[in-house]
Amino acid sequence: MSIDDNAFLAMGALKNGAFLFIKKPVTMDMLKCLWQHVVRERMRIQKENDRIMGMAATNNHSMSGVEFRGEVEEENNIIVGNNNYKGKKRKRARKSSINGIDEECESEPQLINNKVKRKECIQWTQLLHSKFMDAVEQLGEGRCFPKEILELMDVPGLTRMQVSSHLQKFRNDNWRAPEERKSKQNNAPAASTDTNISGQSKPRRFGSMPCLKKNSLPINERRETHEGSEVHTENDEMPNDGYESITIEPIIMNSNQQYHEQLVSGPNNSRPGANSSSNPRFPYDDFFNFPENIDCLFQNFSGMQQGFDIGMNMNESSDPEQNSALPSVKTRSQWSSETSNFASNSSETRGQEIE
DNA sequence: TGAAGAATAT
DNA sequence: AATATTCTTC
Repeated sequence: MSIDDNAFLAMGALKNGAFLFIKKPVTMDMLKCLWQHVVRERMRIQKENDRIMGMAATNNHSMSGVEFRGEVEEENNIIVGNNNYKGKKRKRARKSSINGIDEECESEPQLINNKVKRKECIQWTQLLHSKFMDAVEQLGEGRCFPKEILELMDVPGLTRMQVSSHLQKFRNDNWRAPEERKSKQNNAPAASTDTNISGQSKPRRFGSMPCLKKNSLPINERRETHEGSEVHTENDEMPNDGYESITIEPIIMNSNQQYHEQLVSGPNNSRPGANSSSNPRFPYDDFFNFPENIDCLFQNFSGMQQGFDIGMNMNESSDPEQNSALPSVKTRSQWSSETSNFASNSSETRGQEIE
C-alpha cells in the first residue's frame, strides 16, 4: 500500500513479488476482494506442484491436518519388496528369510510402477508444536503419554508414533549422559517411586513432561496459543500407518502465513471460550471477509485436492465416526509453512542407496 | 496385545 | 538436526 498512486512504485512492488498494489486509503470493498488473490495464488502453486510432481494423483489430502515435507517417491530398480526403511535387521517382525533372501515384507512395499513411496516427514511447525505443548501442559507431569497428547492435540492425520517421536525428542533435549538418564530423579523428582541403585529396579518413569525450557515461549504465553480457535473434527490416526502417498504442500499466501505465525507465537491474551470472529488472533476473519469455505471453493473449482488445510470446525464433534465425507470443509488453512525448502530436499540423492 | 519409551536408521 | 521406524519392556 502506498499513499501515492505511483505507477513506478507499483511496478517496483510487483516486480518484487507483490500481488497487488493498493493506494491508500484502502477501502473495505477492496479488502473484500482480496480473497480472490489467495485463491489465484493457490491455483498457481498447485499447478506448479503438479508440474513438478509429475502426476501426483493424490486423493485424501484434504483430510490431513499435518504438513508434509517433500520427498515422495524415488526410484527403486533393485528389488521388488524392498522395504523402504532399511533399518537394522528386524529380529522379531520378520519371519525368516530363507537362504538369505528376503522373501517379502509384511509391510507392503508400496511400489507404484517401479517407484517406491516413502513416508513423508511431517513438519513440526510452530503451530503444531504449540498444540503439542498445550496438550503436554494440560496433562502435566507424569501423565504425558503420546496417545493422550495425540488426542488432546486433535490434529487429523497426526499419528501417535509421530507424537511419540516428537515427545522423545523433547525429552531428550534434557539429555544427559546415558547413565545419568537411567537414574533420573533429578528431573522432576515428584514421583520417584522407585529408588534405583543403578540396575536394581526399573528406573523407568512414564509420562514425564518434556523439557519446557527448550521452548522459546514462556509458559504463560505458550499456554494460550491457539485454543478456542479450533475444535477439530477428530480424525484419529491415519487409516494405515503405512506409506501414504501424500505429497502435499501447504499452499497459502506467505503473507498470511507470516501473519499467522506471528499470531501464534506472539503473546496474546485470548482464552478458551472465544469464538472465532471475536478472537483477536484471527481478526481477519471479520476484517477480510474471506469466504468461510475458501478451501472448499478452491477445491471444487480447481478439481484438485490438496491437503493444505486442517479441520477447524467451530463445533466440537467428537464423534469417532466421521471420516465420512469431507470432514474438514470449513477450513481456513492456517496450517502451512514456508513451502519451498523441503520439497526438493534429498529425494534424488537417496535413490542410489537402496540395495 | 497394544502402548511407552529407548535405540537406531534415514 | 529432525523424524521415522524398529526394538524392548511393560
